[in-house]
Amino acid sequence: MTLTAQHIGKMMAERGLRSSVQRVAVMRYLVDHRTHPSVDEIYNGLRDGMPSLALATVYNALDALAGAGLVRRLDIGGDVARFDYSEQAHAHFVCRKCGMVYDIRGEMQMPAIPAGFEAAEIDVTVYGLCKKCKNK
Amino acid sequence: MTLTAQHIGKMMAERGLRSSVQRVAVMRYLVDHRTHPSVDEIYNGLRDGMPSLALATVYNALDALAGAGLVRRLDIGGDVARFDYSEQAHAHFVCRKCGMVYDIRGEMQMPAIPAGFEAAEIDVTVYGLCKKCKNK
DNA sequence: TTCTAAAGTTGGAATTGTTCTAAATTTTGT
DNA sequence: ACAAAATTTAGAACAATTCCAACTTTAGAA
Repeated sequence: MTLTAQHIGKMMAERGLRSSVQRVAVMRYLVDHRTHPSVDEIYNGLRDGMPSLALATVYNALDALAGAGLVRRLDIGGDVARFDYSEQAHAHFVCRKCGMVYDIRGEMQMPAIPAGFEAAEIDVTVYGLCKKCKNK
Repeated sequence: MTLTAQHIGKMMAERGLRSSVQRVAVMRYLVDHRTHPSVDEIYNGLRDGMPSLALATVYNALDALAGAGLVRRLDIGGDVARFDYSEQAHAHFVCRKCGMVYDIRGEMQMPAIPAGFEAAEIDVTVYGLCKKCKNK
């Protein structure tokens, strides 16, 4: 399910985000790779087609995209940030052995927020052993 | 609600964890400070009474305690790890403005885990604006 | 289309939280 | 009290991320 550069550019414009070749490339990488890639994976994945791409640009693009709500930063521990594009909200399952991150779809309820607080986003992460690692 | 060194030592022994002056001090710090402190806060908080304490020791102690399940590492983004001692499970609310971490108690439903997977732990974090920051 | 100001990109250096290492110390079981 | 194993120390090393200044691109106006 690849989106065109135009479509992605439009998504950015709607959120008040400037477009650039690099930002579109990063966004498209996340749309096409639903594997919760790290910054380095994105960077290396894009370098083939964009040899002059700077690592700092990937960081900048991800900051901008995450700030605009087009992309999600996953804080699942480990030493690198992972990113996620997804239309619908979902939880994550992180395998403690292989580090793989799986999507868990299905509804989940927001816990009760204290009065006067304003919730913007929720993160649900389950840690454990994935099927593959358990069978060993 | 301070626990004695003996009590803490016993908790560690029950989990097969060796006791040491430093580990007990770190554990006690977390029991006494339910503010989700960072490694640096713990380190500086303990240095008064233990001038020779090494930063690496705080990291080691926290690793050991977290590994034994006596303490929790919070992956709530930001650039530092935060730690949490708590008898009962609870979610967290992280303020995007001031960075403060609040506990959210009350039941919440576990998302459905795929068949064959084994869940060990769940993290629920809500991001937004806390009461203080909202009123400004 | 051309121009201009504002914003984004580059590449490398700087920063900083965390981990590593080897020697000294402490702990546990005998 | 003894010996073996584990922990602590202090500082160096490491690696993910951020910063910086010069250069390039973008969006919008003329």
